[in-house]
Amino acid sequence: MFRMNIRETLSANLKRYRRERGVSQEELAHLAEIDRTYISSLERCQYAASIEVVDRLAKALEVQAADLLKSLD
Amino acid sequence: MFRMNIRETLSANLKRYRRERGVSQEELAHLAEIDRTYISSLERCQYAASIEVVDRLAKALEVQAADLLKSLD
DNA sequence: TTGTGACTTCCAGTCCGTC
DNA sequence: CGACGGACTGGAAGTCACA
Repeated sequence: MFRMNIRETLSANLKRYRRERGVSQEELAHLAEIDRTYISSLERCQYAASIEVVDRLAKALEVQAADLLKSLD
Repeated sequence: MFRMNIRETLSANLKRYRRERGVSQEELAHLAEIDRTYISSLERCQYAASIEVVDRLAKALEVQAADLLKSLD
């Protein structure tokens, strides 16, 4: 009945991997060289990130870019 | 030695799935409701697409968004 | 059938904050 | 530590004509 959209999927994966790694938004921001407030925005589904941002986040979290878009059915 | 960047990965997956399905850029454009020339641009790695564009292309090709970002090592 | 250049619009993404 | 605001810039998003 309810299906997550792609922003929500990214948000959920991002939060999950970030917490698994035990890093704060700010630390992740530094690792991925992305603005701190922007990561906060992504976790709140405010923007549709580009694949380059997804890729940098993936590298910082040591996963594949594809992993951040995997749907959680 | 040589590693594909994320734009090239998307481009390769896009071409591969599109040809597997036997659809032209124009047909895919119609299915995904994206301009044909924009799809052409993505296959030539001109832009870093947003995850929403990736998601629409994935649905049109009947795959997961994550599949379009899977690296081909 | 696809590539390309030129163009415009609008949002992704940055940087400064406060709470 | 994270949510949230405003102001700003560059690049993605989208369209067209033509090769």
